[in-house]
Amino acid sequence: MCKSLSLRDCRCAGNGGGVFRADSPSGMTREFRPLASAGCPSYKSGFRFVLIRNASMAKNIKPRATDYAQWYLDVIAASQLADYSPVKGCMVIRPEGYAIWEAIQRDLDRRFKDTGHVNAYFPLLIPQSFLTKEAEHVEGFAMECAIVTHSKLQKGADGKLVPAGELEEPLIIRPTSETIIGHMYAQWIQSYRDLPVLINQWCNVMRWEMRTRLFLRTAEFLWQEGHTAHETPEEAQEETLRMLDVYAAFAEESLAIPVIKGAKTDAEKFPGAVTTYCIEALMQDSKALQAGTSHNLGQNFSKAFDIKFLGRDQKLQHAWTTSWGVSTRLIGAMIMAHSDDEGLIIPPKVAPTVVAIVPIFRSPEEEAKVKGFIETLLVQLCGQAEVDAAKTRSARNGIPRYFFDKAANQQILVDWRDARPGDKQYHWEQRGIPFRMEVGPRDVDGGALVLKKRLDRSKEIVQLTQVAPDWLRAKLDAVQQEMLDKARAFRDGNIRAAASYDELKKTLAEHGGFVRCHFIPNKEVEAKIKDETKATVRCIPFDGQGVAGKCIYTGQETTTQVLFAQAY
RNA sequence: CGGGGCGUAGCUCAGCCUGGUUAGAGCGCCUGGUUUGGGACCAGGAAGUCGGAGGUUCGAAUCCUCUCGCCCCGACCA
Repeated sequence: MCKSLSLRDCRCAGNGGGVFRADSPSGMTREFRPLASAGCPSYKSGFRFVLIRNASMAKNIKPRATDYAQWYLDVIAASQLADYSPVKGCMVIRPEGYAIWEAIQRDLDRRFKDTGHVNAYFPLLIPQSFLTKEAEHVEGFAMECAIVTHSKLQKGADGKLVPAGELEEPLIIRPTSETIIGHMYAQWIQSYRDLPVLINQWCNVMRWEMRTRLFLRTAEFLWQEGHTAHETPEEAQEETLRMLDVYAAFAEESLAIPVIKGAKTDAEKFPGAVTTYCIEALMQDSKALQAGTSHNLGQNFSKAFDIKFLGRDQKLQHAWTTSWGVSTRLIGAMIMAHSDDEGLIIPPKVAPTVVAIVPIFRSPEEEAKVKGFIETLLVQLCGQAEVDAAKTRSARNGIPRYFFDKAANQQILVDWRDARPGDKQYHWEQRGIPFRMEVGPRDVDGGALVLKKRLDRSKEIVQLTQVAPDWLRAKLDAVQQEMLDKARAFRDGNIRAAASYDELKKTLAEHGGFVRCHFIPNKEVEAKIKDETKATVRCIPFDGQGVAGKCIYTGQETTTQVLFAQAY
């Protein structure tokens, strides 16, 4: 294939190792190398290139290099994770996206139970007065609360419905539940024998954000919030850090997103917390994303809500509380950490579908042949009982699905739709399914199948005799590990040191990513730096403290090192 | 909330400047046929209160006013 063309019609996006990437007007990115010898009839300008490969064949996804923000939205649209709602700032989480949230919930909930927590549910509506009890808390959330002021609609003079039945006290829709939970804990906790209280809730919250972005920042979002009360400050601190560790382990093991654990500066901490800890992740565009937070609330909320208990010393004292949460934002993190120009890539541990089987046949005879082979394949992977059970299930979109792991809700599907195999390949590739299996007459004859790996788009021929649950599990685990390694290498390659403020500015401007430096946290200084660089202190990382150095801003001696980055 | 851009079929958009039959195209969707190992082709078909409201006009997708929404940038934030 000697396709040569003029780059006149393309915008050259970069050049590395003699390979040119170009964005064509149709939004497709292609890679070219210069053509050495002339003689092609379509010669137009002084340059000619040979098409090496289409770096992006995705018709409906803008390449990351062209427009990262649009790429993110295109990936969500193409993989049908979410859709816009008629209400500004809200999103509809579609089945494909919700299944990922369910996988996150299932995994995290197990980890919460393993650390002794129980689930409960507190209501959506909170008396407005509750919010005002903790001074910093009001200040932090007052600006983004949705308020319920009326209890009904009535027909007005012009026949149109108008709000009526004004409430005596307005209710706010929870932006978080510290206040109402504090109120309840005050009633439930009387004695040190009632402690610790270790409750979590899975729910929705609402923060009336100015600017929203699917998954990353929506007005309403789903999350979990853990709220605990303890007898001593040491226990509370231990709990705060324990849950931060749970989040970090979850992010790395299940989402394959390496994170940096650390503390927030006072400027960045949760309104009402004594100390906020966080896990920070790095996205492919070199911007940081806070993926989870854990707060030591000290006695701030127990004093505001009067959570008192009679201690072992017979004295009445305030409890020590914590709270911690992660949200559907994690899905945004997952997308931005792993996906590519072809579309979504889901880490196997949270993938609702782990394999998509694409049958290939021309005639009814070939179809029967391929069908029999696929059934054998499915029996080997999912068991005879599951294959039989699947026959009695309704198949969504006419696509039968088989449980590979029922407890983890992981399925294998067979795409029998009346479409061309190529279409099906792109279809499942865009949706980030970890593996695809291609089964055609040639494969059946050879007792094999073609296994295609989403992560690197590689393919290999696998003998049917090799195929077994453990084999697939090992394949999935290997991909999971590879994704984590890849993300970690990217993250590590994007942590740079700066010894001066000028160096910080330069590094942020040239590379983005995390910049580590000695710094004495200070609200005014941080605001100024943010103003000048758009970067904030993401955290005071646990690793690497205690080494003396000079604060990049004030020049004063300090042993505190922080990570700066532009963030979502 | 400030600045910029955009709202016409499910999606991407043309038409608007200069108002005038029945509002178009590509993709997608449906039907039939030929096809099928990385995005097929032919034929036929369904689909739009031109974001909404008001105004100007004999007549508005087109001009004017207001309004709503989306995207990008800033301030705010998990």
